Amino acid sequence: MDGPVLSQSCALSLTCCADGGSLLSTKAPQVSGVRVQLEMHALWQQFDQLGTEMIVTKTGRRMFPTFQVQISGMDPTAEYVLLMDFIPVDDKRYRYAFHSSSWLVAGRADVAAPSRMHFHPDSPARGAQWMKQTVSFDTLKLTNNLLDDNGHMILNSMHRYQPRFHVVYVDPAPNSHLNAYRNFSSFSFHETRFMAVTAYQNHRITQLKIASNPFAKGFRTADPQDCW
Amino acid sequence: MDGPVLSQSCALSLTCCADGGSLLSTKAPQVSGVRVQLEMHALWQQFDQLGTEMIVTKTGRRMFPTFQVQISGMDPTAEYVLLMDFIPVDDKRYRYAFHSSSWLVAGRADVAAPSRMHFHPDSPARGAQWMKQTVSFDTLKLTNNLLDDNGHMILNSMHRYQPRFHVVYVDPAPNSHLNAYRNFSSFSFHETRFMAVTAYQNHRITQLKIASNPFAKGFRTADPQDCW
DNA sequence: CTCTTGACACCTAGGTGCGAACTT
DNA sequence: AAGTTCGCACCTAGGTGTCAAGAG
Repeated sequence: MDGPVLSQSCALSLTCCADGGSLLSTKAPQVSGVRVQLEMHALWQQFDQLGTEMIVTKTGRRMFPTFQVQISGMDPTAEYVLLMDFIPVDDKRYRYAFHSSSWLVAGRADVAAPSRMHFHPDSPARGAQWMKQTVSFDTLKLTNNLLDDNGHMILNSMHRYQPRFHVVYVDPAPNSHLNAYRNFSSFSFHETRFMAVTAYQNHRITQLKIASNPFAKGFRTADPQDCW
Repeated sequence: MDGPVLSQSCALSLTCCADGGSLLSTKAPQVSGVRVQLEMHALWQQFDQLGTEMIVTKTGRRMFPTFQVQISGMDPTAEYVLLMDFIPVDDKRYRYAFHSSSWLVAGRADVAAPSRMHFHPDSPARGAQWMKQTVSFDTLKLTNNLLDDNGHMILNSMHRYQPRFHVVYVDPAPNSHLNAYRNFSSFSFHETRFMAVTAYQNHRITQLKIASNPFAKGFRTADPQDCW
């Protein structure tokens, strides 16, 4: 497991567990009480049940659904940096079997793509600012270009990833780097896992994207099957 | 006169004069050396020669040309807030005489609109960040709605205004507010003055807007008179 | 009469999946 | 055969001046 696993209904209690128990005392008070709730979790779960796929392109592609969270429990006056990264779910490469409509292991993972952090563009900001409205990572883009210099997140196609969200308290104290491990808290939502692809494999994923992403409205039909 | 008057070719030397002479020593070193250069000054001057008009609407309208500046002389590591405001050029209300194609005084100014400051959305940021590229106020909007709650700049139609630009050093020292007057520097560019209007009065202004604003391309003709 | 408002056609800017062409 | 790339039509989102209608 890569960090705490959260699901829709119990997100708050489980994020609590991330720093809970005997470990609580090792975290700074500015982050120990932070709670994070995933927005659009119903949509995320709908995708997750089919096996979420995210397109990666050379120039960079947005995620859909967008990763958005509601935050509580920050120190309103303290300064925080918010960021995301993506970690491989396993060390496997996959391929899609159309005849059985399922993903099969196709060998060991390719060499790992350069690991990057995506800082939320409003960083740094005070807790009060982050908490007063949904925090959206809608400008984050995924690419399969190993040489990307636009600051996009580099992923290997046909590999599975788990998005991670990090809350970092900007400690004004001198030598605060010595306590760096105390000043951040990380959150993972199981239903946001996805397969990186250059073209959609599962036709039902395509249909759900078309049905739910406003920018794909041009591909919608009057067919009531839209909702599938 | 409302602050230093700057024109195209001597912007640097004249902004220098803003804090120049015996007053120089009264400003904090973080702002005393700041220099500001107006971008697109050739276009601004073209408008100014005709008598610039800016549309104000209930929902808010962007300025065109956009107010953009190139900054130098900041302390790269110091933190600054950048902001704009608009001050009445005089206490007069105007009307446009179509037969003579000129603006006439139409009495005393209306009651002053609520005076607001527009903070550049990237504020606060370090000097190095502000200086490394053009600072643009393209999201700033003008409105004639006295009850506006979208944070737009409220102006009276048929009144003349002078945009002002302020550089404020964020002084980390305790009780820095006691020295607040030392920590900012203001800049006015004469060629950015304009008349606020709800509809364009001078037809040549309309034509120059159509010719130079990309969003008005739909109104361009193949006529070579475009450049007038 | 002067001035303001709002619906409108026409743009810019950029996010979609499609499907043919390309690569391996 | 499997996977990637790219131009495209079709959208969202929102910035233009126009013009007819409205307000005072």
